[in-house]
Formats: sequence, C-alpha cells, structure tokens
Amino acid sequence: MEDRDTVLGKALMILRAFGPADSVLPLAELVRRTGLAKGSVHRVAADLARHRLLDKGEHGYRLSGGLFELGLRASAERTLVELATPFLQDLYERTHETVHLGIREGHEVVYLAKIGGHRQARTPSRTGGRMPVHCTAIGKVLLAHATREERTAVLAGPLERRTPHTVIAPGMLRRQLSRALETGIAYEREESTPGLLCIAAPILGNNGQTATAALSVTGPTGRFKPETHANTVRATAAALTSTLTHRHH
Amino acid sequence: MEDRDTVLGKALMILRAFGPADSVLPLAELVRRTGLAKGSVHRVAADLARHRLLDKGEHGYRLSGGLFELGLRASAERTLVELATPFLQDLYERTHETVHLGIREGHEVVYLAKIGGHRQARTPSRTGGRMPVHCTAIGKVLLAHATREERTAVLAGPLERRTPHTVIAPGMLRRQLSRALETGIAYEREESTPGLLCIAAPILGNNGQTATAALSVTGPTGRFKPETHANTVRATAAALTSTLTHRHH
DNA sequence: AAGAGCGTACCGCTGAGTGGAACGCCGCCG
DNA sequence: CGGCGGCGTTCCACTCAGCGGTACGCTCTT
Repeated sequence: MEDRDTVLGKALMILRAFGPADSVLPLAELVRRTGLAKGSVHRVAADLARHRLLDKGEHGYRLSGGLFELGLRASAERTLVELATPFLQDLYERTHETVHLGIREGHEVVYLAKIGGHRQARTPSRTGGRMPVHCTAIGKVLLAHATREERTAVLAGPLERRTPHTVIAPGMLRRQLSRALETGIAYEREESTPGLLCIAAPILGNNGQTATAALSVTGPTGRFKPETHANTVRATAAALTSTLTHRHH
Repeated sequence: MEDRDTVLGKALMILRAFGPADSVLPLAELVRRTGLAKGSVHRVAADLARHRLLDKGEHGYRLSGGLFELGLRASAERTLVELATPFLQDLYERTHETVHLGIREGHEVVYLAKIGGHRQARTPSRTGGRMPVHCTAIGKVLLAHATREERTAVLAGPLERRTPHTVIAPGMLRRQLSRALETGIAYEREESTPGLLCIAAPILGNNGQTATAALSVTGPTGRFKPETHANTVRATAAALTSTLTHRHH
C-alpha cells in the first residue's frame, strides 16, 4: 500500500505533486510536497525529464508534452470525447456559453472537455480538473442516476460548503436528486462558484440504467437563464446517448 | 540511453506500446512489443494499474483515466489550448469544418486540439496524435517559420510518400515553404490523406521570429475550397497571436 | 489428446535504487 | 561585510526491490 518505496510510486508522487494550478515547481518544493528524500527526488525527476514527462527549466520542473500526448491516448475517455465533440459544438453554437462534458469518479466530477468563446464566464473548472459532485449540475445529474449505495454514500459523507448557496443539507440535496431523475435535468445556482449558474443533462448507458457522462451549459448570473436551455440541453444529451448506444457493437 | 533496465523505462515502454489506434492490449502483446521479459511486464503492468495509469480488464490492459487526467495538467500545451479554444470556436462557427491546433516537434506535427461537427471530413488526425510535417498544412507553415537548420534538416531527411499527391521533391517543397512564409498561409491538397484539403496559418511568438503553433481548417474535396478561408484563417491566427503576446508576462 | 499460447506464480541473485551526508552557490540580513 | 539558510547537485556504501528464467494451470485450436 505504501508508494514511497517503489520507483514508480515515487515517480507518480512527483507527477501528482503538481496541482492543476501549478505550472513550474522547484526541486525543493517537490521534496516538501512528496516528503521524499532530496536525493531521490533529484534523481527520479531527472529520469522523468529524460523520458519527456517533465521539463527541467531554469526555475524548476514542469509537466511536459510527453505526458500530454500519452494522456490523450487513454482510450475510454478519449473516444467519448471524440464522439461527444460535435454535440458539444452544437450546444455551444446555440447558447454561446461555456459547455462542459464530465464523468463522475467517486465523490468528484472529472471534466473531460470544456469549450467556450471569448465572452465565456470565468469558471474555475479546467479540462482534466475535478469538482465535488454535490455542488455542480453535472455532479448532481450523475449522482441522481447512480446506484442507491453510491448516492447514500455521498449524502452521508461531509458535504463541503463552497459558497453561501452550496446545498449541504442531505434532505434538500436528495430532493433535488430525485427531481433530476424525473426531469432528466439538474441545476446549479452559485453552489460551487459565486456568480455562476449551470444546467446539466445525463448521457445514459446500459439502456438507461446508468449515466456514463453528462454535459452542461454554464453562464453568469444576470444574462444567463438556465431554464431557457432545458430542452436544448436535454435534446443534445439524448442525441449523444443514442449515438453512443447505436455505435455500441 | 537504454531504457530496458530501469523500472521507469520499462513502465514507459509499456505505456508507449499503446499506439493511437489500440484500445486494449493483452499481456502477451505488450511482451511482444516491448521485448521485455514476461514476468517483468506482468509485474510492472500490475503496478501501473495500481497507480491508475492502466486499467486491467478481461481482455487485457488499456490506458486509464489517471493518465488522461495527468496529461491534461501539462502546463505549456494546456494553457495554449485554453487560450486558443475561443478562437478555434470562431473558426469552426464560420466554416463548419474540422479545425486543428498543432505544434511542431522535430519532423512531426502534434495535434493539441481538434474540433468538428457532425458533417466533419473523416480525418486520420486525433488529438495528441502525430503526422509528418512535410505533408500537412500545419506542418508546412510551422516549418516555414522554423530556423534554416531545422528546415534543411527536414528537407534533407527522407520525405515519406503518403499519397500520390505527397510532395517529396525537396525543391518543390522548399518553394511551397517560402511561399508560405511570404503569405502567412500554407495548403495541403490530399498530400497526407486522399480526399482531404487543408489550409493553415501560424501563431507567432518572439515578435514574429518563431511560430509557436499553427491552426488549420480541413475539409473534403468537392465542397471545400481552402482558398476561400484564407483571410478568415489568417485573421484568426493573428488575433490569437496578439492575445498570446499581450498576455502580461 | 496433444499442442500452442495465454496469464499467473515462484524464487534466488544482484545491481539499481536508496537516502544520509557533504559541497558549492547564491541572496538575504544583521 | 561575514554569517546564515535554502537551494541544486554530487557522492557513496548498503540493501532490498526488481529481475527474469522456470514452471504451472487454464483455455482454445488442431
């Protein structure tokens, strides 16, 4: 279980020490974050650089293009993104707001794609980034379509308050989820980020038994009225769902 | 230089054994491709799975979501993609054809982003995929703006013939490159894939001294006339260029 | 039934990997 | 200034993680 004494474990500790926000980290910072011996970090980092997973610059290391390339070969999420892209485009063209594609992983949402124009709202989400399920529209639809066990697990666990509007009352959240299951739509109103509204619909698999992913439209309070796009979002999600199932051999 | 006798080297040989086309590979296939000992591959692959870089399924291994996530944190290409997205959207919305963003790496082009709609031409390119520089529009613009040394290196090296239209005559190619440098536009006419046309413009850095990336529009022979979009593509590339340079520090 | 090819398990040898220690180089501050 | 703390780098003797040949059990195909 301990990663600290295998080369691969160390390597991944180093790679994962880079938060989504960090661009370049000095050796000392890596040592601090990983808790590994300085010598080890030095050597492993150098090895990683040799293999094009890290770039060694003047001011430290950064995750490199080799990693980028490698990651984009990951098959499951990759084909999903490729098939979804045209539908995401549709959604963007109709709304001209930020469009997301995400999947659920445990108690978090992972964003697989994010597209937006020049006027897009300032969202904290990034492609490959994560967010708690309970305070995002995508998270809620996905949770609504998850198994009873997973749902109760999230509802039981601590629900982090991200903004004054974050729903942290399990009862309230449960009601929102069953509503999402009925309507095939979930909303978020400034629950993860102040000033942001969001509407999401699920992409279903296994003849509607599970939700494999979800897509959403996000916009700023004021000009953006999520309900307006309910039909568009639901229709797009349904179209993508049928494309995925029919292409399923 | 030999990767075979370091754990990290082995791990990467395994990961890179997955071609862009492969989705799931059995252990035996990995052994064949890497040339490593069966026992070693077994163990290292298991380790990689433990670290969420591989998924171990019924029929073999596949690159996993952990790798996908990790790759999307790579900073340099990531911020480029994020800043470029709105411009790529513009381009797509105006042309409704497949839009690419790519950089050059040695004698190859790496595609960082690819967006397209339902009617998109069937392109062999994939996000994170590679193509030779000499037979793609993006490759040619980038090469045109590269240093003299790099240009001659590519022109000297063997120029693979991909289709009957591939330009493999160095003189011809050189002429196309200088024309691309003058006009700020490069074309490809069925040189990498039969039935595909493409037009590309460079995104410049260092006050126009180098090309950091390039974007392109691709369409099928017949309805698609690349020259039509010359101004649009050039203008979009210029706009992105200025966004990148004006970005404070 | 016999063979080929697969994934898995075992195990003794060994050198790749380890991490503590020491070094030289800054930039900061008293 | 001179001393100090933090940095990246290098060194080195120990040792156990990793190695890979071998063997086994399974599932197909022949």
